Amino acid sequence: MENNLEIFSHFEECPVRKVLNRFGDKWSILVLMVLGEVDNMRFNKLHKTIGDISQKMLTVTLRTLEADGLVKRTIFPEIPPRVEYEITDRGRSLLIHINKLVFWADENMDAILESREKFNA
Amino acid sequence: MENNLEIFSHFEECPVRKVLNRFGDKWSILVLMVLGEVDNMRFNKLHKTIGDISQKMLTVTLRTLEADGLVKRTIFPEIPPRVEYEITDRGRSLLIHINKLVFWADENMDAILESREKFNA
DNA sequence: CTGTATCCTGAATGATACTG
DNA sequence: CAGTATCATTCAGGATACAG
Repeated sequence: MENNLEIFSHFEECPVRKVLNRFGDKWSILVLMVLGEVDNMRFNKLHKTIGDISQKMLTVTLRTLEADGLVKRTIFPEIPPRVEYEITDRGRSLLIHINKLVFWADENMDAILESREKFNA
Repeated sequence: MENNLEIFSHFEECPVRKVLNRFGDKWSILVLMVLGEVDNMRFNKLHKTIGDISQKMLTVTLRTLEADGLVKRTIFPEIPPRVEYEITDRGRSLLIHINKLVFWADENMDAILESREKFNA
């Protein structure tokens, strides 16, 4: 039962760390979830929907999601420019698991907060 | 379809952000996963298993997990002291979803990396 | 409108020394 | 062994200005 423990210490290969490193940032999951709620969304709408993300981080986050094939970016060569983002199938397949995690959190956050207060009392 | 979008901008209440804030740190999930692989584990064993976590962060992470009721801490009043950590049922219920996420990552990381290289080429 | 380019800050984390 | 206390560091992210 203990033999597979060493994978956790292999910083480069450890799959857990890969996920955490990739999606543990502040905005990736949130952006993905917003895009999961709509057919597509323009840059500015995303910006306003999330509210407190900076323009820079929205760009960075979207670029990374696009690079990873989780989001598709479509430029319409108009003036002023229009750019639409939509989640890909791969993105949706990830979102399924994310949603379950969020659902779990919804169900358990109250109990967790209660535990925490008791602990700090 | 677009009416529920505003929850994402409600920084305080947004469930997604709560999860991300709580578990988006560097070590919580990893520690939980290690404890999910064993019946229980002592502090030093955890330290060695993970390898590159500092003593301080291991303590902080374990305390937070304990406060949230995801990990149970048992002190054996011996000399030298022995402290054992074990995952709780609540912790396990979370771990189920984490594991699915990691499984997804295992299945998709290659494709993601391939996408990323194409994108950066 | 959809970005880029800089500079800058703070919070999370690490390093180190010390202790019951 | 299992921590705590301090100080140092880093880098993700924000603010701002500018541009096609």
